[in-house]
Amino acid sequence: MNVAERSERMKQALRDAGVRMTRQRQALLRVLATAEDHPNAVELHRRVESQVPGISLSTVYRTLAALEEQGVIHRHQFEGTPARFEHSETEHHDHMIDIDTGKVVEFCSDRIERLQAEIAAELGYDIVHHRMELYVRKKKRT
Amino acid sequence: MNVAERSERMKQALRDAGVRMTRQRQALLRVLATAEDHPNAVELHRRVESQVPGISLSTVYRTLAALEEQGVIHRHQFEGTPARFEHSETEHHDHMIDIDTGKVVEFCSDRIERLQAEIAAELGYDIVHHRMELYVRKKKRT
DNA sequence: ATGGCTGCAAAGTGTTTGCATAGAC
DNA sequence: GTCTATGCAAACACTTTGCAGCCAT
Repeated sequence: MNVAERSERMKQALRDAGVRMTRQRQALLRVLATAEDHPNAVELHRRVESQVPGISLSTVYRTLAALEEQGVIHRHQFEGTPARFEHSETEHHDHMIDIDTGKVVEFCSDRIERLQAEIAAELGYDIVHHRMELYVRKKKRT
Repeated sequence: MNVAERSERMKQALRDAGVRMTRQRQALLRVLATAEDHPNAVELHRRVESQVPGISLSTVYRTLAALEEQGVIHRHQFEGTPARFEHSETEHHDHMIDIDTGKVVEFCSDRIERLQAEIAAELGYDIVHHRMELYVRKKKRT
């Protein structure tokens, strides 16, 4: 899980797509490659600002849109919160959100994915993408 | 699936909760009870206006919030669209959204639900609610 | 050099809220 | 009569956009 490598791969993917490599973008890529959580645009802006003082929030938004378009990052729209982002070098997974703490846990189930595909197929559809979120609460031990 | 009955039951649930029954609310309840689709606030406002001319959009929003709080309706936040609503007398189900047409298909899988509960339980969580959306496209026959 | 990228401010979209009045109980 | 619900307009949170100058290529 080498962060520098990951950042480099993301950069390369963009260059290949003919996207210009500005200071702002390099910094945002680095922040995204490093992030272990699921930060939103404002939080990303905050983190990038230490590397590129004065970078504007619109640039962050614009760059995020571009990165999403290139498939380099994923955008998640959880309930009642601004959009959150994560680099897409992670394996595909879904999210469990602790409604008390806001903590996000990743998980993946091949069996569920298979069932989803089956259900769609039965109705004559192909799944382009899906979204599955479990809003959960710590089991109370009684 | 009697619409009048459904509307009546929703009304009763509200009265029991001590919510005042205004013309506006009765009309909105009627529209919601009748709706076969998943209308958003603006569309609901449009439909209610024929019964209560001059009703304001804020009233629709406020009433929807109240109805949701009472558990009488559900709010769905699909990707890139305003929130959509449906009365909660339907059985629990999830949604498949045709990304080309916007059409919403309902479906339900006990097996998936069971797997979800298992996964959450393994990590020490109870599911409070979940959200599963399949963004699909008609299979092309080649 | 040129055309995409940036910062700024302004606009946009969907939704919520403060206030004075109207109307359900 | 009381107190909640309404309509209006203004505020809100998040995100996008128009524009003039900047900078990667």
